[in-house]
Amino acid sequence: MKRIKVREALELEQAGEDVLVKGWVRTRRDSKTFSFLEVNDGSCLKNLQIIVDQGTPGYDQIHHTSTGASVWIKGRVVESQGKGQKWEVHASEFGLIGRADESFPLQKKGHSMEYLREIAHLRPRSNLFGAVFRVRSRLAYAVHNFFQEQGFCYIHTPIITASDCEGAGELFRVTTLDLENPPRREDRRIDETRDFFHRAAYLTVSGQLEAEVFACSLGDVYTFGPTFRAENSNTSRHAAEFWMIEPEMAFCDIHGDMDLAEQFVKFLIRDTLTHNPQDMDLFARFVDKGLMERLNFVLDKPFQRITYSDAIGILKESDRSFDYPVEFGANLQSEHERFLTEEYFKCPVTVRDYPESIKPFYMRRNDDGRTVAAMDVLVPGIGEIIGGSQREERPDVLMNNIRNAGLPEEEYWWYADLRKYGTVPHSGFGLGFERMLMFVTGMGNIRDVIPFARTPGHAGF
RNA sequence: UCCAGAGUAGCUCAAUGGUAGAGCGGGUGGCUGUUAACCACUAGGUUGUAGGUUCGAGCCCUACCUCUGGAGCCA
Repeated sequence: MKRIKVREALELEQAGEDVLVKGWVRTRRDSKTFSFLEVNDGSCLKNLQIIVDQGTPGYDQIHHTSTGASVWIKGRVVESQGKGQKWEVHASEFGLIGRADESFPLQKKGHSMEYLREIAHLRPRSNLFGAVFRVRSRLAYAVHNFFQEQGFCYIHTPIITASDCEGAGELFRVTTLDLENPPRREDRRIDETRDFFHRAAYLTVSGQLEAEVFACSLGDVYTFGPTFRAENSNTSRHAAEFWMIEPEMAFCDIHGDMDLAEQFVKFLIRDTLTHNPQDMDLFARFVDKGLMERLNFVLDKPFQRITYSDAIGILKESDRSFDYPVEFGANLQSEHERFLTEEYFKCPVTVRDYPESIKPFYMRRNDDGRTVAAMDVLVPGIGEIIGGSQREERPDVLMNNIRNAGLPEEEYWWYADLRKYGTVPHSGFGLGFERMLMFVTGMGNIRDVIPFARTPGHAGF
């Protein structure tokens, strides 16, 4: 007999099929002469109800079959006599595979997110986390679909890098040196030339510079992989290890970049709603009551596009008082971004043309001489979800920027070569995968959309 | 890292400075085509840690630890 997944069983067109089901027991309810089992195998949110009659082969094990136990059932799919489900399985044979004793920590009633984090190895067996990680999987698939269907090439940029990119953010050091007794030079400093790579190496913070290399050869490319930040950030939106999506397009300016970002966000939302309706319904009912309204709003409305100068003007003219000053040249703070997207426009907002002084060296300088072609997409509830720019393609301007930023010119020789030989206007952006997942599911903490989250002090699972 | 709040039974939470409780979960028994089942009984505690104030501290004070929310950094 062929095994059938719970999802397939529930989607059967008609009753009468003999099936083999395997999964974990969510709950057992006993009657005098039979028992109800709710079995879930992770294939979907819903459970399959199983009826095991007294006298069915294996029934003697039913009293040891508690919440959390693994089981198999052979039986026939029949129409349910009770309310709440269309089909159920009437068992002809029952088997207990692995017991779960009374210490099994997942109860049928609600647990706090904090408690569930402490049992990260068991929380995917809960309704909520099962849904989160099914949606995470689908969203990752949708990322590839979106780019592949538009002819983008997937580039695997290195996870270990030697340069610290733009000097932004703390990096994790990668080394095979003996930390107890590292080799030292004459001046007592650690001799990095005797490390594995014969130089200092780190975990990547971004694949952008490498992606630019391939954009300037394959045209349209994207990266999708893990990135690392050793920042001591203790917030619901930061993790030390997270996944980032970075498209990079040759012959594309800041406007094409903004178009792609908007299309991309809408595609991901639409795809998730289409393919995971049950899971999304769970989020809408139990996680975030306003979720569907907000997602549909993002789908329906064009993103508001404004310049940084416009944003400063709007913030200054508003009668709201902010904790941080609003002035040209200052970064937009969380409170400013939230005001723009949640209160003023009430939709996603793309802000562009930021002051040169607050953006990194690789962004293209605008003709006004004081702003760069940078753009951030701000969404309600999360804030900045996408950051991107048109890259500086003029060799003289780029080298000037590198020098002004105090960066080691020689480290960027290959990056500069892209401008030396057949330079082209090109643009790209970065999207934090987990931030997008939070926006799509309504989950409020990044720790709860990562299977095993890495944050300061936490790498236990 | 900074600011604020919180740590009490396995879980979620109560408890004027005066005998630590409930619901859920667990165990036992009962009932029922049940569905976060129901009914009865039952076990379960060094109140985060270490000091201090007090006749007396879960409650007040100090330090530390942990978690949460917000901020900074950012994606």
